[in-house]
Amino acid sequence: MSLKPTIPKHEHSMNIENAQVQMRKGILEFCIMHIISRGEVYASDMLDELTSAKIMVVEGTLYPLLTRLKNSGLLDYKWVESSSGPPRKYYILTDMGKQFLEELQSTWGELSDSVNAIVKKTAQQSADAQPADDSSKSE
Amino acid sequence: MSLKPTIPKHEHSMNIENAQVQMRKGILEFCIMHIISRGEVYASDMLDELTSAKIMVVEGTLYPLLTRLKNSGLLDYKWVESSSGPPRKYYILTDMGKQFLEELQSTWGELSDSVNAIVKKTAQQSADAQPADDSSKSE
DNA sequence: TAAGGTACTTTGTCATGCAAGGTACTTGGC
DNA sequence: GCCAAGTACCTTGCATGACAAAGTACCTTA
Repeated sequence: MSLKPTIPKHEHSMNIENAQVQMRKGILEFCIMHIISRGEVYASDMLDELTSAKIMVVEGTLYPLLTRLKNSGLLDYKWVESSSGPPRKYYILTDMGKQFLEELQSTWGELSDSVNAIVKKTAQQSADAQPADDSSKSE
Repeated sequence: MSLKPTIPKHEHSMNIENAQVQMRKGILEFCIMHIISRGEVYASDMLDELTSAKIMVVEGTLYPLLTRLKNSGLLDYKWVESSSGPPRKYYILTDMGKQFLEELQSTWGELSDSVNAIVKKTAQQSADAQPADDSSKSE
């Protein structure tokens, strides 16, 4: 028992990276369904688009998510031969998926509004607390 | 082996509620730190504000989150006697917490922009695909 | 047939949201 | 004093899901 001196130890503390990861969670699903809604794409296409939109995502996250969406009947796919490698799964939204996307769209809009309202309220209160500051008038 | 007929079975399927919950994750932390940044508040204050901002959160989520933030040195608190019940923990941001909040603010801004860019691109492509539609011109 | 590239899959670990139940302090009725 | 009700904070246990890393499979080129 005197061996095993260095137990890895879970810190459970918060660092900025961790928090940024958290913030991205759940948004992914919405973005992916959006991309698929534009037409048939396969996973690497999605990775490219998300990466260029600065939304980080890796294979280990994307593939299981696509599988979950497929199993829930929101996506469908077909195999397509590739001229340069193994066949690809091209995804499309099902009718259910389209409806689901619309609901996610509303959720995103509302969430975004709610968060911005909180941010705005903070800014407003800062302005109140420091009237010497040259900020625009509160309403 | 013929017994144990009804294994509870984890569906792991996606429904809209589940997705909405996912979307809210990670945003919470940002909102909570924002609220605390406005001045000393205790947990019930936060619950009220978040609820009225339509951001659902419950005690079982909030208290552990506050504890994690405290343990990470981002928050501090002091006990204050209440005239109508048990004492309350009033939270404030530490200097580290203030810096952290600024970084979260950037992350939120960028994430929000990225998502909106994806949404916009979809809208634009729909307009292209259906020129008969009376949408505004694409750029 | 071996090497390298592309694409999809699986396993294991960890973080965390949350329901439910618990602790503790205060006030008011009896 | 004792008990019920209200308020506030805390803990346990389960389910979910992000992701690193390792695995499988197909295709091309040499």
